[in-house]
Amino acid sequence: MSEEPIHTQHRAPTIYEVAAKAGVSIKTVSRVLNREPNVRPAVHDRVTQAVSALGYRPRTSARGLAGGRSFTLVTYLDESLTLEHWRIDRSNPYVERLQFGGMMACREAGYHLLFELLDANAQGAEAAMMSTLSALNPDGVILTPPISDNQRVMKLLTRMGTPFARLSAIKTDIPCLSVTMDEKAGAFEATEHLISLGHRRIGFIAGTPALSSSHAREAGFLAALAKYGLALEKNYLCQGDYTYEGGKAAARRLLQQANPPSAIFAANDEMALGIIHVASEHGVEVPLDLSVVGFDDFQAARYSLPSLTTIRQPVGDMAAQACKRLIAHAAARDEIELNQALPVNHALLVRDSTAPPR
Amino acid sequence: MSEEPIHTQHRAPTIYEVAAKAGVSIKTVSRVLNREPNVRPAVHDRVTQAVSALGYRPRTSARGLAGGRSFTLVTYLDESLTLEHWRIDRSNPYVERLQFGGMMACREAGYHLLFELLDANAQGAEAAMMSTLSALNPDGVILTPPISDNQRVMKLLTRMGTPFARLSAIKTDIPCLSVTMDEKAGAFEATEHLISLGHRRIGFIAGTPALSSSHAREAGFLAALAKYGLALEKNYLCQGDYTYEGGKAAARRLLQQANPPSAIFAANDEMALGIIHVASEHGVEVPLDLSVVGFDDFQAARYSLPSLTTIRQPVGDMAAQACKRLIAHAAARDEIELNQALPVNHALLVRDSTAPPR
DNA sequence: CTGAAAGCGCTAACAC
DNA sequence: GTGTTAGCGCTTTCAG
Repeated sequence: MSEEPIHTQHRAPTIYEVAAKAGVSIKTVSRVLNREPNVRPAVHDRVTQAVSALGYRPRTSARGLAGGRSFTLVTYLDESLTLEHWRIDRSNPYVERLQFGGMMACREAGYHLLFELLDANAQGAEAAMMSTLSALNPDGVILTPPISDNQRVMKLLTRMGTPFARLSAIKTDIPCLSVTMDEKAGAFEATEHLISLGHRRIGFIAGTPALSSSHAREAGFLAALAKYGLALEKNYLCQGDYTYEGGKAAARRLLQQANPPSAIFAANDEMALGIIHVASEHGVEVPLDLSVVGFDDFQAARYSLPSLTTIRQPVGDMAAQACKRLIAHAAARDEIELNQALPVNHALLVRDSTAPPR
Repeated sequence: MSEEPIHTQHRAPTIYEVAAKAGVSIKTVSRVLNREPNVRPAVHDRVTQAVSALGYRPRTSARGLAGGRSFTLVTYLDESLTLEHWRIDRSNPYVERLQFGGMMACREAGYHLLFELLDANAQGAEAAMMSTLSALNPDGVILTPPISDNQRVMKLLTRMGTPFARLSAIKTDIPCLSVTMDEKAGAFEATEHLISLGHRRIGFIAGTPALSSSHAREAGFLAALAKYGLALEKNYLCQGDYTYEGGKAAARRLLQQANPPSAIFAANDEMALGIIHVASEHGVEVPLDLSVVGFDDFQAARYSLPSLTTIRQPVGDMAAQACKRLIAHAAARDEIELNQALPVNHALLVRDSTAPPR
């Protein structure tokens, strides 16, 4: 090591250096940094200049320790679901969109989004949560399915006084923020689209029963059939599991019947892609011989051949909204009401996998 | 608020409470927590028990402040690339795998992985980095392409003394950790596979020129042609941009030629999927009329029809390795050597998009 | 409007 | 082996 490095900036500046440079106390710097009132414009400017001249940024850990705010939001992901996704290297568009939508919202506010895996049904779930909560002391928590429907988790968070938002969850009495699209309505529209095309024999492939979305989507499907006076053919309702392979298996069951459906609505896109592949194996042409509708609008839905008609769930926007609310709540010291259900718009995207029946 | 909540645990315990319960000083608790030596087994046990009885976890921010370790790793993502991905809602398998591989490695060590967007070529890039570095004080940084090839960024990190790992980057003299597969060899094998199938007229679609991987893959392609004495037909080398649409455009140019190739190697999977779709439009059957090879093995490569032959780049493993090294380095107080290139294995995955020429 | 002092919960030097 | 004493860099009282 040479005695005189060319540019020994090295250590990041502290609030003391800023205060010295601006000729004020550290408290005044702190006031400016946190947009507190009671600082004369002239002083404010001097501080601002010192800050940018020094390239100063308050240390997150120091702020966290002193102020009780960590500038951090934690997202809980279902552990087994996530590990399984990872193990078989499935795409995870829900998490991907959540990650980016949330990151962008946090970024604007100087926040950071962390991800934690949680097995909410395990023995030690509470302890595991307490553990990460006390280590990270997040200003808010985002719950994803199926954790977003877990009562124990919500109660613990309530008891701890940690604000939280539930994504894609069903109704509850526990006061908190909920950001959820109307899954049933989406499924209804998807089915209605098929019916309006002239389909009468419509099959449905359900998703993972542990996820509330699957039930909501099935309910929407059935509601649409009922509204248009269509009977649900025997064996047209298949159990799936939201995976590509599960979709293929269900599609085989559906298509091998004596009187197969002319259209199938899958509770998510991945299964819908499975249907298309099975159809191809069976020499069934999509959409001429069989119409297929998915749900979620995951990215591969557009790459598929034919591209997939589907319902778009705006997970990125949902996450961004949740983050913004949680951050505003933390900034306002709990004075902003969090207990509400934020409206989320979905959309039917008609692409090439649906057409009138032959 | 009632005077007597049922269960007022609320505040997370501190090291003082653990120390009191175990009948030792806080320093001893700290020793146990940090696996430092000089603690008698009996004392160690008492502390451990107190810790788990109280459900204690040290506050990350307090440790960060006092110890200078933040237990945090920061990943820099290229800002424009990421925003563009997000804007057009492309899938981002590189980031997705990076995220999970990294997260799992960090999780084991009690670390957290944060993501930051950085425009490394912008005027204020240094300031922006300094800003996040001083705010977060990360124990290590992970650089992704194309930032991982940016000299300014590497120099700044070196000057700041922040350990960093470069992913999928080309060689450099700056001492640091590098985790990179042999892209050229991968491309060579992909091309060789086509040649061994009997193809002689092979086209190539390059990726985004700003990414070094594109050049390496092109070099591998050309090397394979050279080794087997195949001439590169005129107009068989197309510029692409690593996107699905770009792949389609390039594929059209390739297939509309008087003497089109019997096989095309695309520098990534997304473009390869574009080729398959264009072929279908043109009535060209894959793989009978045209073989297609991709690169990366992103998840949709398996959902495509036909499924895609490709080269797998194990980004998740690469990220995990980088995180582990960086964490070990931080834990060992810089005594572990970081300056090396970690070997990464790739693999040719032969699926349904390649076959002998007609 | 501004500043001085007192911690936040932990680790780092040093004593013992 | 173990405890004591200082801070780390900030926010929060509470004076002026």
